[in-house]
Amino acid sequence: MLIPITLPRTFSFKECLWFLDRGLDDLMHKVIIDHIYKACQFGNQIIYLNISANDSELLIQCNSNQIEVQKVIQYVERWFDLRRDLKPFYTLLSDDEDFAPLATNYRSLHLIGIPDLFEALCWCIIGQQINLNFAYRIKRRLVELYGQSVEGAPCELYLFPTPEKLSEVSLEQLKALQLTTRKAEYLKGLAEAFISGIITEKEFLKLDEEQAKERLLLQRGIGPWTAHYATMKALGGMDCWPIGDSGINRALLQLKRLDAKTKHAATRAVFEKFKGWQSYLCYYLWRTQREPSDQA
DNA sequence: AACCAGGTTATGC
DNA sequence: GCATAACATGGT
Repeated sequence: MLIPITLPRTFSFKECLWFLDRGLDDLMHKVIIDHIYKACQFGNQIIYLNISANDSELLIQCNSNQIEVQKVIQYVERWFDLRRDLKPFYTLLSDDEDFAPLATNYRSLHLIGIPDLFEALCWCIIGQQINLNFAYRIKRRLVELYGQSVEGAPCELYLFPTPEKLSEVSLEQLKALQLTTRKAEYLKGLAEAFISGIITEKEFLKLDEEQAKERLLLQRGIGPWTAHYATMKALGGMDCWPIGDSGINRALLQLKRLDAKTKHAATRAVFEKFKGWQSYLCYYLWRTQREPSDQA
């Protein structure tokens, strides 16, 4: 089944391809010659999407005919933040001399999310305080071992392990992936929280983003950085900026030549001006840190 | 070889 | 409340 979506004028599929194909393969999606493949689950049906684009449309090929078209469209719209009008953001960027180039360099780059709260939170815990390549390696092993692979796809595609699955995995097995003891415990605890319904994606999607962050913070293993990151990537929060994030710090040091001493206050001051678009500022700052030449 | 990685919790003052 | 240590391993 082919589902075409008319694209907003300001949407760059090219930026999507670039972002999703940075050499940081976690088996959750694949980019092959301008096509994005991704596994996803609707009800108990597991399918994969093959997404490409022409000048005016996003083309979603779906390997099942018995799928609700609206669900697929909503999923993709959420993943790519497709319906966002970025004009106000570009106005804000242009008002700042140092940031103005971002609006032109990454024109029509929409915030690509992680359309699964459990995955997003696990990913944060895995990635806490280690370098990205290492973090991806751990995630990939986790997915390979405990995620469900999708049949019939033209490439290796997995669903992220379910909370139920991870709760059955022993601490030792998790530690064998080179997670610290504590991170292994956090993951188990998080899985339990999802199973018992303390955290559910459905409920958290309805929350105001500040409430969502507040409630995420109650969970062991989730600190401010993770609460912001996951709210941004999985819940569509627009004012998330993981405070103290090393990527943001690096980007701001470069762009604004911040004094390392007053960094924190200066960062706060910068973000103050972007209320309503703080997530996007953060995302674009990260984008500056991943130029093609930086790729691993 | 020290120091930093897309941090968080536990502990001590 | 705030500073500091511990966590475990990889990259530079």
